[in-house]
Amino acid sequence: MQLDERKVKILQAIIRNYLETGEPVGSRTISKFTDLNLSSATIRNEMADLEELGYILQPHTSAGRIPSDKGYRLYVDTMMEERTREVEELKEMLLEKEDKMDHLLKQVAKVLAVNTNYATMITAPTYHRNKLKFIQLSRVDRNQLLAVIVVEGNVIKNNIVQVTDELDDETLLKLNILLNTHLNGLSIEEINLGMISALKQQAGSHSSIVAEVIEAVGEAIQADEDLEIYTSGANNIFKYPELADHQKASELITAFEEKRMLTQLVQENLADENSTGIQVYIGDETPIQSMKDCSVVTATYELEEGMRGTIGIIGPKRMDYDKVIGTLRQLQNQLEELYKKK
Amino acid sequence: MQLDERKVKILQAIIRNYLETGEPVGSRTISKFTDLNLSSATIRNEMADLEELGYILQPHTSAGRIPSDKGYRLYVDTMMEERTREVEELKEMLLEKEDKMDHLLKQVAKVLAVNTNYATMITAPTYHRNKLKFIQLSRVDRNQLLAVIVVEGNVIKNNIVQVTDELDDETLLKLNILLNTHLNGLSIEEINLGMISALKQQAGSHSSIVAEVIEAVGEAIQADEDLEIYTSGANNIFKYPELADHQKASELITAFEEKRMLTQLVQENLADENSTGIQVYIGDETPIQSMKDCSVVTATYELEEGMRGTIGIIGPKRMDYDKVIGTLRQLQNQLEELYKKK
DNA sequence: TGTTAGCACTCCAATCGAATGAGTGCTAAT
DNA sequence: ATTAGCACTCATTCGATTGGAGTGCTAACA
Repeated sequence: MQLDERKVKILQAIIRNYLETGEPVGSRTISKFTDLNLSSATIRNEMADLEELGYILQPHTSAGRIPSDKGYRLYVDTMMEERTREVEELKEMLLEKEDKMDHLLKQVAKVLAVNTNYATMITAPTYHRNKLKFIQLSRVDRNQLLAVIVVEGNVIKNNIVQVTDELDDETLLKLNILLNTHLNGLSIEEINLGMISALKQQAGSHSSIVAEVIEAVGEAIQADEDLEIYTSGANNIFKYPELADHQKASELITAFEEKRMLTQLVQENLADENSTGIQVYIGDETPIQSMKDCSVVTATYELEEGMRGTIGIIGPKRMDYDKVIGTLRQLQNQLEELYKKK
Repeated sequence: MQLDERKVKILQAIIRNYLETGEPVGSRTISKFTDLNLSSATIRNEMADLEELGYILQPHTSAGRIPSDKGYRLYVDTMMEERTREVEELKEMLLEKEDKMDHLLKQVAKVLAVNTNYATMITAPTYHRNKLKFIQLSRVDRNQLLAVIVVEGNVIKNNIVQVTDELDDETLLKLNILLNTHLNGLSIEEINLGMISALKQQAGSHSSIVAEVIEAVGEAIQADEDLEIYTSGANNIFKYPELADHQKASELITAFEEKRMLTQLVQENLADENSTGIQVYIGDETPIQSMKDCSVVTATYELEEGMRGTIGIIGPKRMDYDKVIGTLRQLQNQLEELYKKK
């Protein structure tokens, strides 16, 4: 059996309707809902075919049909019109030029959640080929040094280093120069043991400080590991009865709290170099077990070559894919534009 | 009518039992549960009295009794034995000496949530009389300066300052000296407009940079405002049927996400100078509307004079007050000890 | 041959009533 | 003052009933 145009139209109608109501949709509804001018009986025949083809399924005999994951997949892949929508609120917010990245990201997550009524997440952009840009050692206390490490993309890390021996200003300056001249512009692969021991030797009696600083540098560059993830709108899952039962809700909320679990979503997307940057995971397709009753849409944004972050939306399978993808597209552009302006 | 000793014992038994089961408790249960050797009928009479006195109430006629807020209050205030428990896991974790405060706090929140099965929150310690300790301006890029601001308690803030005019190293050094000599050790009240304009004047053509740095300093010192709050175990609310219905769960989860709402809990506690640092809010006593069906226990910890943070536990009214308060006490000590060791 | 009307059938969801049982309040006896 | 006993209340549970939405199938029709 083939999937002719009429079947596609009917499938589309079923999905559209189901997205709105969340209830299984019957033949009579489709008969009236579409402009095909077919009786419910005909629709029934077609629906039987569609079920056989695996695009829809019945929760139980004598119930209406709901889309299967395969049905959603077809819908997302081929049937969605590209729409451009205004995301006015977002635009305005971004124009305010929040200068603190984390504030901005929290805001984005929140606005997105409020706008879409789904749960959202966003990660800070991270460099993939992180390079060290600048190191500064300063004395803040008699026996405390502050190491400030700046990597490309102006990601800043602070580290307090305890020192036993006192350092005069001159030595500190020397250490600073030593570290900066040797390490700046290097990526994590380029800082090897040989270089480290050479540096230590040059630092003489202060080699332990150098060691600590280098360790801190390593942590700073390898920032991907504990990638910050901001989430918002977790409570939105209560708006969709199919997700809101205790068991599922609890698991989902847990997944949101344990942000580490969300990294799975992110990693995959960031690795994928060539794509419009938008990924849709329907039901079982998602890598996160507790989200198998959800759909997840992720978008990668790229502020500059190699510096990427991810935005994600988690909602019920009957999510308004059209709107979500549109919104994410907008957002990608906004973020990228914002960055250029700065 | 008076609250004699027997009534208190019965009330205590009712509460204990209710804490365990979460179900209304009847006279027969108490009759067997306690060592008073009274028949259920007698208990019934006493319970009627207790109800009249407002310590317990019936969800409906012919149901058992549950404690009222007033009953819990009496229990917490007078009837709880002080117990000391081991919190081994916590201890071990703290001994590992996490050097990043925010990591540590996240961990504490999490361990506490896992241990108690309630939702938890913790705020970073903040100075109340914040003083500037150290400023460092460094050039990271042709037209970008990095301002690192350290306030007492080693809270570090970074700020990127855009500059149009280029600065040579010497000027930068002068600016650093200028800022440090004039501002170090000052609190926010002490940095007034007069001082600012004097500084600007001394900075000459670079007055705009000074202005930006000072603004950043202001933000850094006034950190209380956007007080970081870490939460964990929000999913625990699903473990208590009385909190897990859609409406309430949704509101609670929202409150946890919107951490701003939680600050209400914190502020009050931090302000209160004299107390063991532990506060119990039962039901309507809490300042947060959406938690009116919960109890909240907060503890203040103090790392050094004036530098305080808050730990909080949010659970059902039938929370195990005894254990929770014990655990929080332990934790206060651990945190304070940890700090001294460093 | 594709479409449609009609009908029997299925099954969920809601409704109702009876039975159950935990728990109470009250009274009378101890 | 305490207790046994009894009538009463009310949430909960269970089964039976019903209504209705929706299907599948068949026969008629264009």
